[in-house]
Amino acid sequence: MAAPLSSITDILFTDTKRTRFTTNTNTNTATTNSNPNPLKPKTLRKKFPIYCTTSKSTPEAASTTTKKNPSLSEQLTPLANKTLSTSIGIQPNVLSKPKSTWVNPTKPKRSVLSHQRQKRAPYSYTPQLRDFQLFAQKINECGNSDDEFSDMVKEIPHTLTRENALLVLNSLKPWPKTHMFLHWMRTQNLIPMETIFYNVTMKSLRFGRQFQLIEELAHQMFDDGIELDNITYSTIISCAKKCNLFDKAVYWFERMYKTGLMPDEVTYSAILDVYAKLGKVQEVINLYERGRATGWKPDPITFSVLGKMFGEAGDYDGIRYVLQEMKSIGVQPNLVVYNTLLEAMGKAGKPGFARSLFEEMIESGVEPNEKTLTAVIKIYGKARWSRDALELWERMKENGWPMDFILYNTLLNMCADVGLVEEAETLFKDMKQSEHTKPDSYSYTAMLNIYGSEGDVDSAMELFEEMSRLGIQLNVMGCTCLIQCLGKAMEFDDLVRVFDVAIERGVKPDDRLCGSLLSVLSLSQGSKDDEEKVLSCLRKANPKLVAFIQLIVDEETRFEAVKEEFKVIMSNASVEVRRPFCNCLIDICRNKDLQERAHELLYLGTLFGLYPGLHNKTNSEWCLDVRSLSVGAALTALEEWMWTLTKIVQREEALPEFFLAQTGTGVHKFAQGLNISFASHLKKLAAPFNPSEEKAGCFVATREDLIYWVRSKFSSAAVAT
DNA sequence: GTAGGGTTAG
Repeated sequence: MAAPLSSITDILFTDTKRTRFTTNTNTNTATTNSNPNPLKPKTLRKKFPIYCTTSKSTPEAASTTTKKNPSLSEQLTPLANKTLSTSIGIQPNVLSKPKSTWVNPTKPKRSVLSHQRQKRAPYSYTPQLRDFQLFAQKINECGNSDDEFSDMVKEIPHTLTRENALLVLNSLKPWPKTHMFLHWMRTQNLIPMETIFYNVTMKSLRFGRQFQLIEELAHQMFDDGIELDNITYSTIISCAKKCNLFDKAVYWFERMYKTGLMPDEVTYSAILDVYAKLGKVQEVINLYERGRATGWKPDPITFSVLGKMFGEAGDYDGIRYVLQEMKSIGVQPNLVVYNTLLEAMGKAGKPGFARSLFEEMIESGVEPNEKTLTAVIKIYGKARWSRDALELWERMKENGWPMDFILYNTLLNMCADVGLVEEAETLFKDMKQSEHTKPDSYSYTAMLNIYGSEGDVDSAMELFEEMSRLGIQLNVMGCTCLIQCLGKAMEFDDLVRVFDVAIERGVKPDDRLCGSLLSVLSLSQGSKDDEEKVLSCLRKANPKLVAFIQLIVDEETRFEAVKEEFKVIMSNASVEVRRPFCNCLIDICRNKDLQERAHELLYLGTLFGLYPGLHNKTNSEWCLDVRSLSVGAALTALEEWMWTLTKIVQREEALPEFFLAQTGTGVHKFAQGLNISFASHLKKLAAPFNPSEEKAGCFVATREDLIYWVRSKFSSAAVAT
């Protein structure tokens, strides 16, 4: 055996002269809205200055810059100072681009992986094949107790040889049998124990996710002096990975180095995947580039690992880097690589590039499978690219490309995303008539989503009854869609019935369902009776939220109290519902003519970072972007803006040339109307904004318009008094 | 599942 190497960490630390990369692996600041830990403003005026600050930072953003302990990634960073990236200028965005690369030509870099895969010793089948197959089958069928096994194993048909031992181990399916047989072989001492026996057994144990037993076997091998090879280690590592024991995977990888065994590319890519799944992007890049620098030509599986990792990180540059690396090394992507990269493009939010990649894949002669099509359909749906989605669907049918259950449901979801009702109905019918792809709870949910968004209460309720009849579980999302639909249709009795049935059947209300009830509440204008019906549901789902509503609709409640409770409510709500919650609460207040409270809530929402980018300023243009606001919130924001602009005009402060209010046009077929309400409110305020001729969903005003409007408003006010 | 590594929904 070779002289023991130092650990991989030690190896990676050698010869470091300069840091090539910076570690800022986590540029994703999704935490902006989480854990509101608000500032305590020194003074609170009755008017809340939402637009007066140009700072983009939110209180939370300021408070979440805690320093983490140095990660392994930070420790490993220096190793990558002199690698031979073959890419032409594309680097994953986790990397900074170094200006120079230091290379010491006299000191070749120590290899981190063997370029030769471990050779497999061929073994021939036993002449007593049939007898041993029957023997293994009998063991497979007997009980799992030691006694039963002992009885069965006595019936071994011939002398145990290496070949027939392997045959039996390979034929034993349930892991306890493989495990017992190996143990039996070891204690009987009929033939010398070999690595391959352990490897085969470990593989069986991996199927059963028996990491602990695998580890015991590995220790036994050490004790008995049986060599652990690359196959042993890669099996141990992949089992640890399968059991989510990533620290164990890393431990065994390091242990391999310490015993002097060099990983081959199978083990190496297995450990790359471990680091990737741990989100340790920098380590993966370091290990990859270190391997490349020593002449390794990675195979498609490695690129699939890298592609998946960059997809999870939403790192588009990383994905391009993978494609570029493959191209320059001359590795042709296979089906799995394409599928992984397509999925990654979707996660990185690049539908256009996903489409090009998909076409490139077809052109290169790689036939798409179900996973490919699922990925692409999903991307088109999320992007609301109905034309592309429909075209692809046609091609799928024309070419007879494979369909499976997941693809069916993905198609249904896509229909919901882009608003294709009839197409969804056809698909749903197809599924019902099929043998193997019968609609399940999620297929029904997709249909409920479609009917719900369309406001087709009758069809939605018909589905609801059908689900009850067929015993298909209503899940929380289906329930949310139904509630939304019934609420919009003002069918409050059915709404309560559906809610109660759902709870009875075990649906656990989540924040989205509460948000849905909240939005229904904001719609139940006028009728105290209806309002109480919705509140009764909401009280069961989130009593604190109901208490908060009662607090804010009481005009006597002081702002400070609202602020404190607002903080509690939003902290307890999941990030994705915080803005919708705030939107609904504003709507509820406006419906009750509590305009001042609505303005307070908008202020609090802004303070807590729920409306980033609501107001954008450049030198030439100020823009109010209300696309993520509800109608009530958008109108409140508009009033607030006009008030602020009025002040600025009166103070004769600097103003840009143009003003822009952006409502969007409601790309989603089911979500339109904000621009219409907004336009009518502009009219009501007699504000000088007009629909933009160039850009739909935008209202524009010039500085002159605005100044004129302010002056005339105040001169007429003066006349009136 | 040929002793080892990579890809699908909500």
